[in-house]
Amino acid sequence: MLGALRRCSTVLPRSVAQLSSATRSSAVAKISRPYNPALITRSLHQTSRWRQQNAAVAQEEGLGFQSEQNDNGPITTFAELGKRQLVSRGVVQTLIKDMGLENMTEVQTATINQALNGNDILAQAKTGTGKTLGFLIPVLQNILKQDSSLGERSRGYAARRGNRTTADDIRAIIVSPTRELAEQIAMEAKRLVANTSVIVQTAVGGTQKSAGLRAIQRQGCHILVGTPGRLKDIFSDKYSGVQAPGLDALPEEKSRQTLMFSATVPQEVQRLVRQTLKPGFDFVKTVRDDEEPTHARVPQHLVTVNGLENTVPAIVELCKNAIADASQPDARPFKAIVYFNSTAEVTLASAALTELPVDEDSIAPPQQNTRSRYREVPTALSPARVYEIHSRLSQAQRTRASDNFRKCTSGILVSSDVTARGMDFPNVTHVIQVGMPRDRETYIHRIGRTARAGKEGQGWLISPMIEAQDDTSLATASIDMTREADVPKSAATILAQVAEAYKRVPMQLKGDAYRGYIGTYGFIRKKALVKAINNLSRYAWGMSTPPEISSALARRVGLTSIPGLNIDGRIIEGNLDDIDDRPIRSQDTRFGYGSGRKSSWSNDGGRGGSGRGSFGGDRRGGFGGDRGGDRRGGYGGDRGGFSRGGDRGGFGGERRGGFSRGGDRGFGGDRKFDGESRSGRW
DNA sequence: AAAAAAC
Repeated sequence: MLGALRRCSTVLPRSVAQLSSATRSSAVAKISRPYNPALITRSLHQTSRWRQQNAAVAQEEGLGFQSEQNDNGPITTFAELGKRQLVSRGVVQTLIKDMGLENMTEVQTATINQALNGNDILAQAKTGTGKTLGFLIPVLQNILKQDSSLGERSRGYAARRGNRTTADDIRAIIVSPTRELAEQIAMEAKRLVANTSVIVQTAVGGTQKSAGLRAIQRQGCHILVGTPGRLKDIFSDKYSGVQAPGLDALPEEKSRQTLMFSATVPQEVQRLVRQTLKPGFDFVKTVRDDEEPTHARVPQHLVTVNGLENTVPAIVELCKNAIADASQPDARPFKAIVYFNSTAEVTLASAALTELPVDEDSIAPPQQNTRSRYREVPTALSPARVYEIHSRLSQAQRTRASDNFRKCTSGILVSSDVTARGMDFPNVTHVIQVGMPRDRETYIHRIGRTARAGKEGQGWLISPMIEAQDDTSLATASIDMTREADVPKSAATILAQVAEAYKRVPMQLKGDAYRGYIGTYGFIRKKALVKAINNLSRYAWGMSTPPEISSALARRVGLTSIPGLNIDGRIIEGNLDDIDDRPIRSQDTRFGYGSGRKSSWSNDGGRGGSGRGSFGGDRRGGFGGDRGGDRRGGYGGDRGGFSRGGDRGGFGGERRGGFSRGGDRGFGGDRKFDGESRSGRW
């Protein structure tokens, strides 16, 4: 059951809104023509029925370029949507009065009218530009169109009983990749339907299924927002009483409208979308092919750390600097998300940051029973408080972390990729990514948690596996922690604080993180990996012997004879000194590295040695990896990304600025509604 | 083998 639904959601970066449209006429007229003087082309997908209903839209046919003042120009305000009777008055009032909105964003302008016409849409627009309302408004309006009695808010007993809808008449299903995003979308949907009788419900994992079903049965449901597993569970349960006729198993023969929205649409998703959306669907793309899909107003900084043991000190230094800056008059409070690639790293880092002693008593003994995620004890990062979120927490813990971070003025959310997509935490000033993100889409979505809705923000990438136009502002990043050395006092303080914090963190968490690294990098450059994580355990975590791994795990990842490993309590003999553990460099042009211009990476200085880099050797062709597909791989693929050498983008690209330090263009040019968007029929 | 996502 629900094969199509599951398949969609697995790959769908953001969300899918699906609307039953059984009443839609099959007679379809498609007209493609210029819409906006500056490049917008739109395809109209009108039914004759729709034209009868709305003369204004019908009139559009045959019209050429129009200015905004003209009734037939692009609709750029919510008031105009109401004036032209495209969206019901009550909903427009809600948007304007309750939600305080006036102007539509570019993606909203490009999608709402099309979706109201019944078109299937694939929409790509940058993060934080209002995609959610881009699909919620037409989904709601198309429901009201089918059933005008829902247009007003029902009152009294009958309304509370929800007798204007039932559990088996769900009109729209919205699929989200994470539970928190589903809740967020549902929240926005509930605000939008506040002055109608349309009922919004959620169906996500980690909650009591029976309670959710009861709510749907008692109050009814028109729009169901959920995550794949629970949606499938509910719809395949024939005793649930919950049904979405024409939708729930996404049967081939039923007519329905499908809307897909994301900030990124990789090739493989495009391929899949072609199978899922109706032929002739609209691809609304407000990001040009030759620009990066991140915001130009986000300066993006790269920090190469000397080893894994330098990452938490570098994070602490960065946060301390930013917290100090935030204490200036008129400065925004420091609010950051720190992304790690595994739950074990999230748990360990959040524990360490929570245990970070305040500057004055950095050598004070640990207080008893202080290790609580939400304690009030000041740390070196006060007033920012530390929150933790990932899938291995209970749903209650996840929800609490998410809500608390959303509400907080200053805070640090240590996170896995649960929050990478779609989450709208207000006023995030910094997105800090630790280690190379698994693919370029992940990088884009994570960084999109800041600089939303026109605000400013900055991005940081901290990894040992990078090199190029390094940001050198963090002293702790480049210190060789394996040797004695004189370091600046502030850096020394941080190293001492981090060491003390790690001392207070349970051994179990360090072992879990260590074993997690083995899983992550186990198939590449085994000796360099072991050297790197052994340095981490020794010089950051203060362990004289590395954490133990089981012989079963060692066998599974092919690491049975690497010197330095602690397998079942026995250290493998040998030494790793001749291992080259420098940051990776690859000449593999598939990933944009080098582009055949060896000089672009050969003169880094200071790191010594020669030959291939440590991580991302043989099989993966550089970090970013090409797991199973030659087009997806890595940074600096065909669209800029992290490429070096080429003239198109990524850091090091002379022409575009790339990862500039506060540069004007940075990594991706953002253009307001200046007509640079395109949409076309596919 | 690392995110996520149902019990």
